[in-house]
Amino acid sequence: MNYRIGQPELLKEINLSRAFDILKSARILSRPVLAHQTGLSRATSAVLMEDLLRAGVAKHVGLGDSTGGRPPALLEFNPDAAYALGARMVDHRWGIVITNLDGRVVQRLDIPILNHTPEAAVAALHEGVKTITATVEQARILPAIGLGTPGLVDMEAGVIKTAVDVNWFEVPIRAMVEEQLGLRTFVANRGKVGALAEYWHGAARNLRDIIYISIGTGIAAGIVHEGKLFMGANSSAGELGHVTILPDGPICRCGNRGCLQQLISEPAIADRARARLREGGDTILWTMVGTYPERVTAEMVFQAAEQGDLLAGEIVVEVARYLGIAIANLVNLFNPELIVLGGPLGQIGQVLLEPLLEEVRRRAMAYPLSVVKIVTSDMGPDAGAIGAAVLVLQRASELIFADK
Amino acid sequence: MNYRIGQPELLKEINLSRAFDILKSARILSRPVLAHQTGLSRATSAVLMEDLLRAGVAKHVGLGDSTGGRPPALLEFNPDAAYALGARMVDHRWGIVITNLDGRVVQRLDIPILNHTPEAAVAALHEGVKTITATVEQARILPAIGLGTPGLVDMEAGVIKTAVDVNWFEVPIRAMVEEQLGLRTFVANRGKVGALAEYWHGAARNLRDIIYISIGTGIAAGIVHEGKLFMGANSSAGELGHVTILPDGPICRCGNRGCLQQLISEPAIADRARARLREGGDTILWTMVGTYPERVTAEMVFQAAEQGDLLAGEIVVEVARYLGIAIANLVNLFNPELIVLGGPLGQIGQVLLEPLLEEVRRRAMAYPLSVVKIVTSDMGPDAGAIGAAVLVLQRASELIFADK
DNA sequence: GTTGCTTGTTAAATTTGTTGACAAAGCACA
DNA sequence: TGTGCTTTGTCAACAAATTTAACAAGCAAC
Repeated sequence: MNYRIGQPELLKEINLSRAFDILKSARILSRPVLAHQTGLSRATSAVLMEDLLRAGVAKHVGLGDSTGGRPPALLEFNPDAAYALGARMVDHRWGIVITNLDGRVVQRLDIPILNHTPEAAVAALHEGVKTITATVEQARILPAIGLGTPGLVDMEAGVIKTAVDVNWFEVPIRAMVEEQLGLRTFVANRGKVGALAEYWHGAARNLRDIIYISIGTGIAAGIVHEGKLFMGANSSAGELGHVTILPDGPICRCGNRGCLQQLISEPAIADRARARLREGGDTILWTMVGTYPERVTAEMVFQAAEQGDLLAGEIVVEVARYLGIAIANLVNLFNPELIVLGGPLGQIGQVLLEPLLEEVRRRAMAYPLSVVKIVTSDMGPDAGAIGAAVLVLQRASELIFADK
Repeated sequence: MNYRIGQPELLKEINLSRAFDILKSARILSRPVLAHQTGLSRATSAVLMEDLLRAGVAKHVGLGDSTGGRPPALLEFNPDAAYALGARMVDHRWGIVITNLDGRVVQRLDIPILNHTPEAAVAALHEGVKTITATVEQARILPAIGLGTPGLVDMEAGVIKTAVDVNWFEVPIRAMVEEQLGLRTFVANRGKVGALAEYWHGAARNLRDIIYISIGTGIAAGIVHEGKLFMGANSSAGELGHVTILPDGPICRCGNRGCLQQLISEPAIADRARARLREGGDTILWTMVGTYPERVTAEMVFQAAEQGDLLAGEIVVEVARYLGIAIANLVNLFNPELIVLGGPLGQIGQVLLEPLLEEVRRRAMAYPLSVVKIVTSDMGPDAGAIGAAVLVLQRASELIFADK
């Protein structure tokens, strides 16, 4: 290993990374165009392109039209030059994907975690990664993995500080995974990887300031600001679930009152429906739960509301109202270009959107409101794992050109 | 003029800028320490230090202690090596300051603007700058000026989009000032320069993620993220005054209900005190207003509370409670290192701080709460103009080493 | 005083990128 | 078809910034 800090060497790395990004977004490029876009000379552009060609990231695809002189050789971006690994943990399972450089899923795998310990989770991940990587050309896989985990994560240290739903505290997940799998490991919590997935190739593609809200058993926001994850001082920015909506509302595990999570998470919605059922409400939810109100789920409530059920509709409107307050606050504070609703409820919650938008329009300030769009995610169930893979894709050029 | 892009040349500029920042924050430094902090070799560190010495930014101040070998030469940061110009427009006046590299005010000037046109404002600024720069050594003044202006500003373009209180729209202020004064010009919203002032040399010095909250007739937050102003998609991030605290609270001009501004701004506090007085409350506020409850001000309420007045104390606790909710939400969402309370009430509100902290501790999540400090501003009335000067100071090294 | 260690400085080597020259490859027009 | 013009691709010489290695300077400890 060479310990030279090597500032001139850094330049090459920076320029290669820029060339990579430019090629990736342009898709097809000539050497002179690359020179123009990077601001470098033709000679250097040619050198950079040679590295891109050697790595397989660029491929010759013939000649372009002449503009009165020698026609330029055209180079095309090859998104399948390398693959990225991403894994997302949810409900004691790992969803693992291999994506190409565009974030398109090449291979997927879902495996259970045998018990609730971090060790079992890492062992399962190890097994899963071995299985999934056996299905594709090994050499293409970048030697790194991105993880989307529950709880609060210190991304710098790669440590899960607290994950209440699995009862983990101070788990040095990066060290564990790096040791067992021998892969550079990047960790982020679920809200943040969701935001990355949207930013990379979902609804927020090509935008620079977006907020992704994941609504499920918990509620988390991932904030992308100027193209980068907004981390905060210790990686815990975006804890939307514990924002106070009702100062005197129901008490929350976190000690606060009236947290958003206590009002509109899946369990909270189910609880509310359950209470209404026990009061003997007249609703088609009965046809879904039989005579057992305790079987009601948030998903059922949304389905019933979509079918025009009044009682379920009332609950959905109430949810929309609370979520609308939270989103209006986000609009006023962060002034984003786009807010994406994702997670289990975000995707089935179409019936939620109309009353939600109404509430946001009522509460947010006109000027920031004028630039923001609010949409539901159109990414499938792989979104989380893809977002985790994006943690690797963000460093793709670095990893591709690291050793040579 | 030389048009070479010169990548290797850029390295020197980057390293000089880093060396400058390191010296500025360390205050006293040896060459080996600089080498260690930059990650560069001792040889390069010496070269950089030579440039710093030549520019007058560093000065020899003797030798350090030997650690078993030759004692290192110590170099001290000289904050008076260069001066920055900042101007803030308020109430048809310019407050202009010259600061040193630490943002300490060297000279101040306050001049009126003759009429309400942008042209008159620029002319007055021109006059003021000529006057104030005549009082100090001309060569030290960096050829640039920072402006804090009213309204919404497009910082990239240097254009004031809309400034309702002076009735300006689409004013290309940067172009106007650059043409007339021949100084590079940086423009920012008046509300956000306060955050910059704190970030640069107030309570938030050396921190990277801070939020400045100005509490006065209105309430605004300025957010500094990774050392840069958080602008948002159209420069309106940080509208804390219109965040919803009480979903069913009093109606606000903006159309929303329960905005923070309706609960704890100066007029809101005065209103609340007035109502209590009219109810015939027993309070020493009567000694301040005589028999005229309408004369009560927020400042009086705080003074009375500080003197132990129960009624005023109740109002302050209520204010603390609402503000605490807002701040706890900021902590959960932005995960800052520091929150500074400024503006008229921020500075006299010491009595507010204790119940405020209590409320924040009750409501914010433990992990982000563990890194955040909440303090009151200790900057004086020049804060706005200093913040404007910071727009220049942020580019100080670039300006100092530009031509040579 | 000698030995050992750290600091300061210098020269040679290394890396990266630019410049300028020139061949290659096409277009345009006679 | 041939000539002039333009753009592209490449190579050698040069420039900028940094590192490495070597050595002198300066102090501590024995």
